[in-house]
Amino acid sequence: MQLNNNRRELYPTVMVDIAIFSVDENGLRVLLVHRANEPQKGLWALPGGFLKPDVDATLKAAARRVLIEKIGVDTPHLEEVCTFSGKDRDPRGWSISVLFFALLPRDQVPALVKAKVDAVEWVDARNHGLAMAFDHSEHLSRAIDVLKRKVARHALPLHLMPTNFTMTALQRACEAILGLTLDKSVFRRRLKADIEKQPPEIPDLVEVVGATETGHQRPAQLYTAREGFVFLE
Amino acid sequence: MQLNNNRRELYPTVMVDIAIFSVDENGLRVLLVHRANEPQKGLWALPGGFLKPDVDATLKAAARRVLIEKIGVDTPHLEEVCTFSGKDRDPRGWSISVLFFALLPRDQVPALVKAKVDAVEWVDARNHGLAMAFDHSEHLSRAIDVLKRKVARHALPLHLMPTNFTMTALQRACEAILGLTLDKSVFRRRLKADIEKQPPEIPDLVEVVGATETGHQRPAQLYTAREGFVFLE
DNA sequence: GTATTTAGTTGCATAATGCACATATTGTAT
DNA sequence: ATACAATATGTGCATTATGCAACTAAATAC
Repeated sequence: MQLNNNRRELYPTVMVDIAIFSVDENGLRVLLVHRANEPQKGLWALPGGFLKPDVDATLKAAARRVLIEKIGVDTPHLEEVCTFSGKDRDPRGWSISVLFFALLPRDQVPALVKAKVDAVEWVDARNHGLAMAFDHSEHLSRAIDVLKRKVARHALPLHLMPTNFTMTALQRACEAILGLTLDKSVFRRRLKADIEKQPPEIPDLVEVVGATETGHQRPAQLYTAREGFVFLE
Repeated sequence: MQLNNNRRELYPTVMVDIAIFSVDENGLRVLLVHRANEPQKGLWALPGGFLKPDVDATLKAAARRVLIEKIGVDTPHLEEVCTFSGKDRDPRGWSISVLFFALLPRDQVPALVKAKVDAVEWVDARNHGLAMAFDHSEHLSRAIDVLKRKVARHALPLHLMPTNFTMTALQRACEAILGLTLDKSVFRRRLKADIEKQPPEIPDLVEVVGATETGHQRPAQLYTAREGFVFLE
């Protein structure tokens, strides 16, 4: 036990936490899990788990494994936000949490919710009224910040869109992330300019045959993310 | 020994590395240390050290301690860049390195160099021809990237400036970080606009009495960073 | 048909940018 | 003293980007 204490003092526990974002008609959503066990039982937390160096190639791989194991989803995009560390942030002792954010396309959300309906919940990312465990409230703020900054820098959140989407839908997604409304014409002009300016090695968007059949108004042109695109910067 | 092996597999070593930047007449500089011991003996590395949970309050505190202990400098600004992790990046086994960058005012550089002259070296951050240890070459690139992005977003690198500096010197510092030349009038117009726009709670710059006495041409107005300013965003 | 709703484009006043040029203040050469 | 070199600092202006509003287009509802 003495050795155990030493170990605790010399090697902090290392965990990964993930803010999984999606956008729906209610705006920017994030997935929270209800903690069934101590510590912080009954509070809401970002999904997370401990690093397993024997199975994880990297911290990001650990985050991906945790998402698959605990939530049952393999997200297309996973990105590091920052770390949180110290001896008081988790009651179990000195710990490091490496925070990632993930983007989940809207059309993959419903299946996910059904799979683990009593343990996880999609909530408004900025205005859920839930009590959060550990320092996860700050985790969430920082994750939103990083996501916002990327979108503000013209990095389009294509990973949040279903395979086919309209310009308006893409604009709504950006607006949900930025927390403000954008001008229609400015949004499209900028997008057009960005596409034209980019050398061929930077993939972006491509037009699609069909038009929306939602039907109650003029149909919109559908777009799809070009194969192999990345959420730049 | 069996237990030791288990320990190694369950608890990665955690270290912090710091890219300390400064700007001089040769552009953006970074401090490298020459490794006197294995592993990677003889190669150049960013200064770094192991996390000591028993003495470090956080990872950032660990970085600050390492800087003071190994380099003998307490930098005014220290900021997390990202993590590097995996079992192959360090020959000693599964490890996590948390990278920080630090900004050191130009007028504090000479003393620092004298103090540890045979172990450390200020080199061109982008174009030193040195062989680097571990994955520190990538560390350096990522640190420069983050610094660049902040400066591009109008975050002025005041922490790199001596207490009194001219507009031209500040512009040169930004140029060195961005790796391009800026237009004189645009730089000043933007700065002026930024200062005027900012509400009083965001500190920025303030004018100073004197003018440069370097003398061989028209003297320039001196500025100084306002008390308690922060490198925003 | 008309009204309504959303898609997509165009026009224009204002603001920001990039670049050239102009003026200011020092030291130095003649 | 005068001219000149060097750097600081500011102005003018053509071009471009932005914010806002108006316009046209294509569907459904009645």
